[in-house]
Amino acid sequence: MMRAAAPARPDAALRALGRVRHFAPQQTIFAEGEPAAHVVLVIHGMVRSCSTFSDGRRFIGAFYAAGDMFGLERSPGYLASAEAVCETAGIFYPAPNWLDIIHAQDGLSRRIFGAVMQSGEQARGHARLLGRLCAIEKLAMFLLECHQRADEGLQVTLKMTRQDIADYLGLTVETVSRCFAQLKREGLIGFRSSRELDFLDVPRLRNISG
Amino acid sequence: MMRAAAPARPDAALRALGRVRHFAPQQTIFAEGEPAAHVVLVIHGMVRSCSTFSDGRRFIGAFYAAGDMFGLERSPGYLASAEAVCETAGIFYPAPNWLDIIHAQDGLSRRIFGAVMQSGEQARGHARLLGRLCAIEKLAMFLLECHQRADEGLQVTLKMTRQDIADYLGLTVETVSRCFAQLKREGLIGFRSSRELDFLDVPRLRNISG
DNA sequence: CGTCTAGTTGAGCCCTGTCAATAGTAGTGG
DNA sequence: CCACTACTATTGACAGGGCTCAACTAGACG
Repeated sequence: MMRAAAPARPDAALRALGRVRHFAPQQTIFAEGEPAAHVVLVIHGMVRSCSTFSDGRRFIGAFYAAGDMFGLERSPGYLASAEAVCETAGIFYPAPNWLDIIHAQDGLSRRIFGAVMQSGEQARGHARLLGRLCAIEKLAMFLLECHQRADEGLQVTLKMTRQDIADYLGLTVETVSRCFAQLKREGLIGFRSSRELDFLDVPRLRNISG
Repeated sequence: MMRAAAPARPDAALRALGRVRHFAPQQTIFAEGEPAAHVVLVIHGMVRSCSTFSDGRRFIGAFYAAGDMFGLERSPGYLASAEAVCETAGIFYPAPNWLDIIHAQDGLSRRIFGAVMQSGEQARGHARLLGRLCAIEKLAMFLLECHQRADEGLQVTLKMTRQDIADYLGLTVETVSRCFAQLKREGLIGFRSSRELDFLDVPRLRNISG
C-alpha cells in the first residue's frame, strides 16, 4: 500500500519531539515481534514492511516513502519487520500508548477507535493471506478464523455461501469446493451438511495454513 | 478479515446512542459511494463488506459478526458496500466526524491518527488488488501508485528491486519481469534503465488496472 | 577484467480457472 | 405428498496463467 504524497518536511516543532535516524540500504529498522516502542515518520528514502512465513516465503505489506508514517501497532510487538529499501532517514517518536488514548475517549469513541485499529490489523492479515498462500492454505486459514470466533467448540456453522468464501479468498467456487473435499478426504474436517462442519484435526489445519 | 470475538451485547447506555435496524439475507445495508453517515455495530447475524470491479468481479474484504463494527471511513463516502449474509441486526451510530477528532488532538497525535486511518484504507486496497487482479493488472496498478506519489511528472525511479515488487504483488520475479516487458512491448511504458521508466500512456494503464 | 547481484528470457509443468454436467436442498403450489 | 423450480454445491474435463528451473545478459564494484 503506497500512501498519497504528504509533506516530507514536518514542522520543526514536530521534529523536535522525535529523534532522527539514518539507515543504509537493506538495513533492518525493526524486526517482527520486537517491542513496538516507536512510530516512524519517513523523511526521505523508502521503507518496506515485510513478514516472512515459516517456509521462507516473504510478503511485503507496504512501501513507505517520505511523509508516510509506520510502526502503528496496538499490540506490544511489531507485527511485521521494517527494512530500508535504499538510503533512508526517519524521525522516531515514542509509540503512543493506545490504551491511554482509547480510555481517554468516551464509551462510543473508545469503541470506534479500537475498531479502527483492529480493522487495519485484519486487513493487513488478509492481504498477507491473499498474497502468499495457495488455495488449500487459504481455506485452512479461513476455517481457523471461523473456529476462533465461533465458540461452538469443534463445530462451526458457516453463514456464507461458497461464492462468498471464494470472493473473500480470491478463488473460485469450484476451487473452494475442491479444497473442502480435500480437507475432508484427509480427515481434517467432517461435514454434517455443506454449511455445518466439524474440526477433526485443528493442529494439522494450523500446520497447513502456514 | 474476521474479528476476534467481542461482547455481542453492548452496554445499554451505548445502545441508547444508536438505532437498531434489522436486515434480511442478501439485503444491502449500504452501498459503495453512498455518504458514510453511520458506523454499525453488529448485534447478531453476519455482514460482508464487498466491492465490485467494472467487469463484474466481486471481492469480499471482510466478514463482520456480532460485536464487530464496520463503516469506519475517513472519506465522505463508503469505499465498499455492506450486505447482510443472513438474518442480521445492527446498531447504527452517527459516523464520527474524523476531521473534528483529528483536529482535537495535538500535532503529533493528529498526525498519528491520520496515519492509522490511511494505513487501514491502504491495506484494504492492497487486499482487493491481491485478491482479484491478474499479474499484468497488478503491475499496472502498482506503477500507477508509484506515478501518483512520485511528482516526477511522467518519469519514475523505482527504489525497490523486482523481488520486492513481486513480494508486494504476490507474484514471482520472473512474472514481474515478463509483465514489464509486455507493458513495454505494448507501448505503455519505456525504460531508461531497469529502475527508471517513463509513462507513455497513463489512460491505458488505468484501463488495464481495472 | 573477474565477480557478484539484479534482471531478462525461454521451456515445461502444475495449480487454479473455465466450462459443463450432475446432485443436493429449500421453497412453492397443486 | 409430490412435482416443479431455483439456487447452492460438487465433480469432471480441459485450458491457460503463472510458477519452477535454468540459461543468459547487464550493470556495479573492486
